[in-house]
Amino acid sequence: MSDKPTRARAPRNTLNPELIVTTALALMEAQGLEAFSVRSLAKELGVGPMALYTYFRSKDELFDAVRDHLLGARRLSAARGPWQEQVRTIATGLRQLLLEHPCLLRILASRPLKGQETAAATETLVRALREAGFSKENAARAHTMLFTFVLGAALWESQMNAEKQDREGRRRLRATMESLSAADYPTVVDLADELSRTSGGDAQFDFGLNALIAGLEPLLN
Amino acid sequence: MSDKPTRARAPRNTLNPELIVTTALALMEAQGLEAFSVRSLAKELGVGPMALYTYFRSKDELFDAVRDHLLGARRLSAARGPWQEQVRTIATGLRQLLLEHPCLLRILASRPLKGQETAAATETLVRALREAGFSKENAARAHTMLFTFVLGAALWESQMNAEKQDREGRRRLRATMESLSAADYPTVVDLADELSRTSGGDAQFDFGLNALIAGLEPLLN
DNA sequence: ACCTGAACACCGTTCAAGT
DNA sequence: ACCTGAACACCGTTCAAGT
Repeated sequence: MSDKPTRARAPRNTLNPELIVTTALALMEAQGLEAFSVRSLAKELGVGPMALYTYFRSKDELFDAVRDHLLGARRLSAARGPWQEQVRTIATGLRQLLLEHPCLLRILASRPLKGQETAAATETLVRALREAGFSKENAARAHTMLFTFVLGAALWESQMNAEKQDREGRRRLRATMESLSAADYPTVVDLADELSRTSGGDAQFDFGLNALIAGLEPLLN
Repeated sequence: MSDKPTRARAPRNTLNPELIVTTALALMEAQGLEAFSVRSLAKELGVGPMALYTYFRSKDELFDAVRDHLLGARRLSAARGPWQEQVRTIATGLRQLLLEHPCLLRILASRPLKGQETAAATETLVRALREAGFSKENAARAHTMLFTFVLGAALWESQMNAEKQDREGRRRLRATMESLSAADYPTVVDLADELSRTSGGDAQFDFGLNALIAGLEPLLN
């Protein structure tokens, strides 16, 4: 008679940090970071919402754990070689990781990094720069510039791709371009196609990365 | 006798788009974008939450309006001059705007831009590049690279600055650096000071911007 | 046209309590 | 130690209704 939709009490040790993190990640990938909630995660795991607080003190701490999980899973450091190659390998790898996991991108874009999560990649990159002859200061600056460039490029690409996913978004983008007056913005109108193509893609990323690397080379003299 | 805390009915035309947008902006600046809510905005304006839906179809549309308001308020385009100067002026101006308005930064980092909001700045920049001799394709790519670089750099800087605001955040950052094993990450440990200084600041931004500009110059031959 | 309250279907998190 | 339900103080938005 008691067909009240009440869950059976979950047995002890149903949960553990890994299970929570991987399930959270799966939910985030499936429905987007904004749709993710502690309560939906608890439901997916078959426990009450408060069960999770034994393992994580807050939702933010859970985000950090998901981020560290993703950053730790992939080796971003590269084989030895000229510094330009090391830069290219690490930057490309990071971009790939971020595009494969939009939720990681959004977490990085909303919370600070403490540093140890990416220490291996930083070590490879910064060592390559130092061995190539960059000063301590320039090596550190180049490293951070690289990172912020990849972050911004991937963030923009991911956002614009999402907008282009549905036909309504594509319509909005096209409508905006067509609404621009050729009298006020002649060059923008002339470059409409080219500008729209630069909102993402490997070619755009490589263009930026190459310019950045080329711009660092003079610092070696 | 009816001292129930009930608001007087707001007179007609208490609201208008500008008032809503500027009040929303003030709230976002005061308490942060994440703390901002439609309900808190309504309370601040002395109306019921639903009154706002006469002017904006959703919270997202309100975000877009705040973004457009901020982008429209500042002239980002520059006086004529060599393309390197134009690039520098526009990039620096955009960074400044983003750092002054962290909520604008967060909106840009979470929603796509349609384009007309920044058309004036884009026009100036892209025209300068075309007149300097860049191809259509390269001018467009350079423009977007610049934009994504500024976005990433400002986003990171703003986030790390926030973390450094409270002593707890500073402690976390320091603790992480000190926890890194010098055996595993010798170069990172050696560059700890330099790396920590690159998390923001004018010098770091100029370093990146200069490298970027220098990296574009070879494309003119 | 412009503003209203009530209601719906959610949130994250605190607290005291069960096992 | 690990999981629970109830409760608190919120959300954004729909709906039908007032003026």
